[in-house]
Amino acid sequence: MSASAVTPAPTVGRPRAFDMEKALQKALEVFWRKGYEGASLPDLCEAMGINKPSLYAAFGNKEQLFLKAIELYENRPCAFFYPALEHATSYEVVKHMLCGAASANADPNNPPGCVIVQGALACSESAAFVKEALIIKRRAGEVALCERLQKAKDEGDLPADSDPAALARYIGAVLQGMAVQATSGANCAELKQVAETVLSAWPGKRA
Amino acid sequence: MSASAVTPAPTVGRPRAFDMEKALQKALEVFWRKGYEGASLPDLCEAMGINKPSLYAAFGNKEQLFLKAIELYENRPCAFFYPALEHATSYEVVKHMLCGAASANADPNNPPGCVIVQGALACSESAAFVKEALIIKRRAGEVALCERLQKAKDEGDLPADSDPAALARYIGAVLQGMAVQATSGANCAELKQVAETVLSAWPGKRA
DNA sequence: ACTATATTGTACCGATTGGTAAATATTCCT
DNA sequence: AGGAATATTTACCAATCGGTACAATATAGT
Repeated sequence: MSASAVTPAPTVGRPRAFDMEKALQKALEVFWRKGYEGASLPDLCEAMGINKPSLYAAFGNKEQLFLKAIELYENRPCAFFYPALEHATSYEVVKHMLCGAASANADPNNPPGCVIVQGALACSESAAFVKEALIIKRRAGEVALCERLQKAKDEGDLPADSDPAALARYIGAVLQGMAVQATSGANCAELKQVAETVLSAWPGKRA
Repeated sequence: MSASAVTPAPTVGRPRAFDMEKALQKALEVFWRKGYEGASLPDLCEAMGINKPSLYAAFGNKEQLFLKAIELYENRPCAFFYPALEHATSYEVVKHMLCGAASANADPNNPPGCVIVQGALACSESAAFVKEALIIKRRAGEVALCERLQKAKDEGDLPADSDPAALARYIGAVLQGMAVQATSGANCAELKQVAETVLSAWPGKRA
């Protein structure tokens, strides 16, 4: 919601010896690669360079750490998604989403795929809350895209008989499928081919 | 490879008190819903109606049980995939794959999604072998589809400038995305809309 | 009835899980 | 200099993880 987003920043007491955002970044990488359940506390602590009590003092618990990491993910590696909605035509919107996803999912500097897809897809009951949180985030993206496509339809960009909800679900499925492809080893060029295949048949007007 | 597929069937000793295939079916459901790592031995034993020593005696260990369960999955719930390749046109092939996936992924009698997609997507090192096995299975499907689409291209069903490998990867991504959508709660009708969206733009000749 | 073979249930194993108590260390404020 | 407040380290906790030893039980063949 607000500015520094991570801590109220205490003015008294022993100062924190690590950078919370850098540590969160490291935690994100672990969750990204191993999923919520596959990431153990020792895994996280080692990557973050801190001990468990520091982790708990700073982030609450594993679940809250994950949710914070997802927040960071949405603001950094996945930052292409919502801005893509601002483009002038549905074709440009979808193009930026798919190409952004291709770059992000197969970025050699990050784990493959998308943590919002693979962070907690099939898991035990103890991860139910996290799983639900990711489902909600995926749906939110789809709803936002749907609204943008509805606008495109209203503007005559998309044909009058098109179904924005179905198109948004279709693009959502392709994006999620690209994440799975990336975890299977697909590289950026291969994912861009998928994007291009979708775009070549897109029913909206070209840029 | 061969007939009874599960055990050499002993002729002496105390007879097994449970049906191996039924137990495997139950194990599959647990792995399907919770993933390889999220499914605990007690989870599996309770669903299978047996104790741990029986499980280990009959199936080896958790990893081998999972692989056996996947085998069963490919022969039952996912049995639509390879037969779909036999249809006369690429359009029919893809149609049967996508519609079969829509039905299978959102079948109310089974867990949502596809165990080959979500069984071990992001997990710890201890599941690396299983994860790799699933990657190989996903790729095998994609390769088979690619070969079928190459044949379609050779036959003039698909245009001369089409790229069978890219199309197969695209369909693979959609199939995997449909599995993610199903685990997020999408029903069969919604998944069929995704299938229909793909089919309406398919570059091959109609049936 | 007896033996060989295989499955069963119980009870256990060491390792790892997420999480914490308590003591120590470092800072700011008076 | 002396609190007050916070962070750090070490050591620990109960619960659960995958896996197994062992004794009891059930069958087929002799």
